[in-house]
Amino acid sequence: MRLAELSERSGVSTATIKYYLREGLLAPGHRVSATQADYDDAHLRRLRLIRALIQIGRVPVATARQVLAHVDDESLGQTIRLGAALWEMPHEPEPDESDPETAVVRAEVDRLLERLGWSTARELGTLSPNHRVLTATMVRLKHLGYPVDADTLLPYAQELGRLAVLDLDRLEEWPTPGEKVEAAVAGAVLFEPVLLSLRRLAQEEESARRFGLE
Amino acid sequence: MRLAELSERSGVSTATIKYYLREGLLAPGHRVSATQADYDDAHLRRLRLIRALIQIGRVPVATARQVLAHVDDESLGQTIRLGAALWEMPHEPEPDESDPETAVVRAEVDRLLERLGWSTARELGTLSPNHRVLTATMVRLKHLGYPVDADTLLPYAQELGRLAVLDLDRLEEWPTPGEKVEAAVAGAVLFEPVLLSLRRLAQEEESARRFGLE
DNA sequence: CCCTTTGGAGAGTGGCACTATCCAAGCACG
DNA sequence: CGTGCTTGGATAGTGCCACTCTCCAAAGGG
Repeated sequence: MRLAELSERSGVSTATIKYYLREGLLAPGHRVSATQADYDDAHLRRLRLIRALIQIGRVPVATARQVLAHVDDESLGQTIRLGAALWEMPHEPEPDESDPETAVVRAEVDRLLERLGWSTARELGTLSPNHRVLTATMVRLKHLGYPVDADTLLPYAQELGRLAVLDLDRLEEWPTPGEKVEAAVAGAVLFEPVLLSLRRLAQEEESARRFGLE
Repeated sequence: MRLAELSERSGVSTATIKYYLREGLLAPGHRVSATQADYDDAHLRRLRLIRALIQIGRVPVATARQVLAHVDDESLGQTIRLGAALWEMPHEPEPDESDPETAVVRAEVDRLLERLGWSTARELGTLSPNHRVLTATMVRLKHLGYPVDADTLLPYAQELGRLAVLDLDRLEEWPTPGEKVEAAVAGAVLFEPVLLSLRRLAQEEESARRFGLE
């Protein structure tokens, strides 16, 4: 299909598609002549993933490019490839090492991981952006006056551990590694809003049970 | 304290504080003379909440103003006040009613709520932004080629229901309604990243268990 | 053959959180 | 009693970034 058709089928304007091509988010079409290129379903699919990343995941274009590069990198092992793609994902709050609270909170996080028995997470430590984001956010909460400790987080983490099992089960349904990675990225971006919505719905339900609707 | 001190203690520039004053996010200080105003700890606390909303929660300034207005509105009942504040929170993807998939997905959501026995959520229906966001996001996922049905979500929702109980328990620790609402808003903005980080850590752990680190 | 479409490239737009500049009116220090 | 600084307040401007407009030469194609 040609650019115009790709645009029509994806609902993305040709100007924007050209922009993504320029930014290296989308592979160029197969050149058919000096002024013509051909796009296929893979382009359409990738385009939708790009939109999901940028519009829903609010991932900056530059970051999206890195994520997608990992998605396409077939030289990586399964777990690394998956992790590498996800680790590029938004992890804005970086811990402020000059803040004395950071060390305190970091110790609290490690204590939590120990009690959970999450040995991998402890081995990876601050290598994992997730570990750093968790620490940084807890520091922020503390400064805001809402300290969170390992005791509080433990039951949450245990619940989320159960969720992770479901996540990985779902991921394993995809046959090829490429599809697995893509599904993981899409899941990180699109499934998280689903979870947060469900959580808020659950909160509404629980709140109504306790206080009634008034 | 004066504007300069408020700025210094909060780490927010005076220019930005003036901007928040102008936008009505922050109540004006107590005027002490034509060119002097006094700020107290309440201002400092509110300022931190504003920063959390805008910087971490990425809540647009206009939305933050509405959220904070509800936080301050003491005429509302407890649950409504809490809900009203949270319902103003980011709920970007609105369902595209012209899309035939929307109706299909909406039915799927209702089926899910029925099986969960969440009667409040069903009664509120699309009145709740959370219901609409859930629907809209599921439509997006479907278009991306990752359909999610009630069967898949059911176990997730049940886990999140358990999380909601923990959430409400935590909330009840705050003595006054005002603090409860503020804690709820702060929790929505700051606790969600904590949960998502924990979920990703849990995924790393589970992934490593299944595939090893390579 | 001529009007439309194509891919490509650079400059421009719009939204939005923030910020630099001004200004007049105190305050503070010599 | 100045005089230089600071204050709160208003206005216009900045920077960022995703996107879009405009223009171009070279095909298509009816």
